[in-house]
Amino acid sequence: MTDIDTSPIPERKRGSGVKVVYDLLRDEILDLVLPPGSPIDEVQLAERFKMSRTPIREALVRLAGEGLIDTLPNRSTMVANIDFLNMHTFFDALVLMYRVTTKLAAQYHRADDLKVIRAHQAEFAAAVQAQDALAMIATNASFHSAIAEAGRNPYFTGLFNRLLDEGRRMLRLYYQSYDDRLPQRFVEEHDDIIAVIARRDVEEADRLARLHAEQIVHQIQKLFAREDRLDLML
Amino acid sequence: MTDIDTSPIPERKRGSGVKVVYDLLRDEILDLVLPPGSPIDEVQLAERFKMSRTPIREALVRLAGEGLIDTLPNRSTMVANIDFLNMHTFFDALVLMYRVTTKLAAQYHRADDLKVIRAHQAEFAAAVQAQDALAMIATNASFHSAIAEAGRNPYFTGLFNRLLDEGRRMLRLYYQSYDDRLPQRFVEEHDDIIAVIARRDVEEADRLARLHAEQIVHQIQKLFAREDRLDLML
DNA sequence: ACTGAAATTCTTGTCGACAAATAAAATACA
DNA sequence: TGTATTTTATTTGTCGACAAGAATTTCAGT
Repeated sequence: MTDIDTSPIPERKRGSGVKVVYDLLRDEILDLVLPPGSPIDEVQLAERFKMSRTPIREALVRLAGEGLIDTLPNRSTMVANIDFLNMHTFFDALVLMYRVTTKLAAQYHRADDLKVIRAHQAEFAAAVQAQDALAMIATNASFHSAIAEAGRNPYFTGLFNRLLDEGRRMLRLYYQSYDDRLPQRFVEEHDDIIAVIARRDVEEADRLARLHAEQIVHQIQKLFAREDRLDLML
Repeated sequence: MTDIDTSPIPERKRGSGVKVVYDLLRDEILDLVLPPGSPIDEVQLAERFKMSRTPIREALVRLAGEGLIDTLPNRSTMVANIDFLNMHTFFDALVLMYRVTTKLAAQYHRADDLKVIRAHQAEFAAAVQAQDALAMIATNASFHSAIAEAGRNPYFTGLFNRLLDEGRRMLRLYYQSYDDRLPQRFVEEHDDIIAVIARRDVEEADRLARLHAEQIVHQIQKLFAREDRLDLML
């Protein structure tokens, strides 16, 4: 009698369920594989991940807590929409967090932090070189997130990462128009920022971060302004 | 045959379960009814609220998302500890959010907002008058939260409310030593802040908020320094 | 054909049960 | 007596089932 494979399916380890679902859904939401407004069906997800609805639901509760999905009680749940009307609040918060985290990095970073930051910057530069807009968006976020980590303030890194996630979603909507000459400028600005952090020049870190942030915000606004005009025509 | 009460227990409405548990646990954690480090038992809570473990768990996932409880996978879950070692990161964030939210309130508030803010200030003043330290802590948080709301930036209000919650927890630990003459000074500072917001003086709002915040931080640090010395003696 | 009520289908919130993982207790052994 | 190992007990993660609401469809009456 031949041995029959008693567990043909990878058979997830106990306790990993919610994390798997959470991580994957999160990625799909941020990458717009699940665009804003997409309905989320619990049973469908349960079938897809081959598990019961219980861990699925817990993952959804987490995502809702981070504002990535909206849940109407007793009704449907869907991917959170992007609030274009109050976008300025997003920009305000983003610019401030750019500044604060960069300043704190200049104050509190250690030698190892710089290595990590430079590695991310290399990846960003490579993405620009390759004219890969999607990679630019992702690596840019990682770069600034690494700077924030070096600042070692969990309250700021928490908010900042959320903002970067939201920004990633917004930029994905428009990444087609991202292939102009500006990115090269961002690479240089990144290098300058690394330099001021390394030499612990807090005031200059604030100034450069602010300029860089406003640069990016301006860029995004330009993209949206273009699209807004399109909206008016429809 | 007499009618038998078919539903003697209030019989919660469907869908309200998690909210009830979440709200109550949250209050108990912030009021230190459940002090930091307290173990949280799912089945015990299930019995207490007379519901199954499923809604309890979803409430716990939410609380974990907000950092109010810590969950070790496959092991116990307990009320989050207060991180005294990195307290300065908390103060940094708190001061900045005081400033930012007050500034934004000066810019974007509407007439109705001022009414709400003044109402909270009245409650705070009453608490000071009554020398009710617990009420002071709560109403002070509400006051500043109301100001933040008037600033209308959900990213900032989100972080700020979290910080205020954490501060509420920390202060509860020491509220005994809160009955000196300083609170009256806070009342006056609050009045000044309301005034600058009303006249939309953004720069002055920033300045006053900063002074006020540093005042409070200094006060808290003094309390903790006293207690630290005690810790060393034990 | 159109409006409103009744019935049906679908989805969600909750439940009780079970098994894996861990902690605690009991036992064996040096 | 102290340490290692097995046994038991406790607690967590997951499951399948069921019932309440909401959405949809069916049907009746004008």
